[in-house]
Amino acid sequence: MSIDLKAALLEEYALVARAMSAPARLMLLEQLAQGPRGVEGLADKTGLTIANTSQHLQTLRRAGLVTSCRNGKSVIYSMRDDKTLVFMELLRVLAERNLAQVEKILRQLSEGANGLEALSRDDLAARITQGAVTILDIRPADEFAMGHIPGAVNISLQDLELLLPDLSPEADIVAYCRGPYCIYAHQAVATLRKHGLNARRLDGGLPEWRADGRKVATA
Amino acid sequence: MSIDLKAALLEEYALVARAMSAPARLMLLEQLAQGPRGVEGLADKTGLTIANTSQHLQTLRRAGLVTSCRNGKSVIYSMRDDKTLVFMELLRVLAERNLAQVEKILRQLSEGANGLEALSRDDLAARITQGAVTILDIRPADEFAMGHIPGAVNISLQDLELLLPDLSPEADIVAYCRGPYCIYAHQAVATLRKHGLNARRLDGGLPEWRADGRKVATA
DNA sequence: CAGACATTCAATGATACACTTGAATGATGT
DNA sequence: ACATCATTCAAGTGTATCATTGAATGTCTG
Repeated sequence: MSIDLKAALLEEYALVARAMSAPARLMLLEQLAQGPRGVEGLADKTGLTIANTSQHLQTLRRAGLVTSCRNGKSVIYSMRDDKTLVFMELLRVLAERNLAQVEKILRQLSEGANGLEALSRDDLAARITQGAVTILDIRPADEFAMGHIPGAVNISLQDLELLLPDLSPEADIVAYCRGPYCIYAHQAVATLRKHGLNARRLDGGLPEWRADGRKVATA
Repeated sequence: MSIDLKAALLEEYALVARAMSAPARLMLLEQLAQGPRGVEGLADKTGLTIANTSQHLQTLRRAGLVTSCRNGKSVIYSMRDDKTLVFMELLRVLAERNLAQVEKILRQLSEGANGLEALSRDDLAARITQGAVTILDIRPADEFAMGHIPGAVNISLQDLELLLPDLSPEADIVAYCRGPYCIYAHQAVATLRKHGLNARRLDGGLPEWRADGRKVATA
């Protein structure tokens, strides 16, 4: 009897872990960390089919990581709370700490930004009050619209090259994107530095900035 | 290309989560949280076959959650670091926070200890210095021998009834076991309270006590 | 160096999961 | 009430995982 209880408990714990054990669901969670969205929107963003997206979302809901509510015809999913974000962060730390594989991948991403550490959010906040820092938000326009760091300029990776002439080598540039799972900012910094600009990556993305309780601009 | 990198990254993160998504591996991790052990010992403790245990352990090692080193003929596995413990704790919090299922199971375990909260480790430490607290370690003798809270008395669930006559209703009793995933202490407290004794469960088990940096006695 | 032992590897069958396709549900708005 | 739309369900297929069995590996001991 108590054996059964123990097994049932472990099964429940495993359920939560299993919910995060599929890359597709991690993508969905990352997307939901940007803000609530409907099924179709999530499917577009992640490139999954609608039915598949719905199925994964239900797995996440069963694990208690996301909640859903109806809004008109569509069902809006959103992250349940910040605990999920913390869990993802810890998962990332474990993976990067433990797996040489990840380090290798990240090194490839950071080529051109050799050994430059990410700027902490505290530091960025300080520099903002001092003025004289250019903040680049490397995310799709719709995600930028749902919330961004005050004063940030929205620019896609594709259009980044167009912006290069406007940036002076003396300018202090900080780039961010969706968060730790997102590689846009990595790539943007690599591009910028390749062109001799003084660019650094922000530690964490908008969800982390928001979770810190900092001000978020909407447009 | 960058799509591939992103996919590879997510795959690595998912690998770590997947490592914790099997009840058998959670059992192994809980066991390893008590202290290092060989494959055969782990197989005995968990009831898995040797080969199966070995296979799960390699999954955990690939995810970087455990390390192994050879000692004579046998291979000793141990938890890689406290980060794994923190991750498990967070997994537990998420599961218990989110799943009504878990709450129901835990309620079944705690019947008889109605609504009595677990005693914090800080509180226990304070009471120890004041003396006048009976600490029961509800784990197998060999795990007790590998480390236990100073002053604790080792008693199995089976033998607990034999100890009842020696305990006075005025005594302040605190029971602990392997940790949050373990239900021994829950059951012990239920039994004790059913007999009118003043028993409470410690929050966390020996691994958490040790991770706090507190003194651990060995036999 | 050979035997003994603990662990790991390899192959099998059973189960579960991811993704696709097509149909069913259920709320909305005319 | 009916048509419409987004979402969900259900069935099917291919792949991955788990547990078991028996063999192979690698390390100590005589």
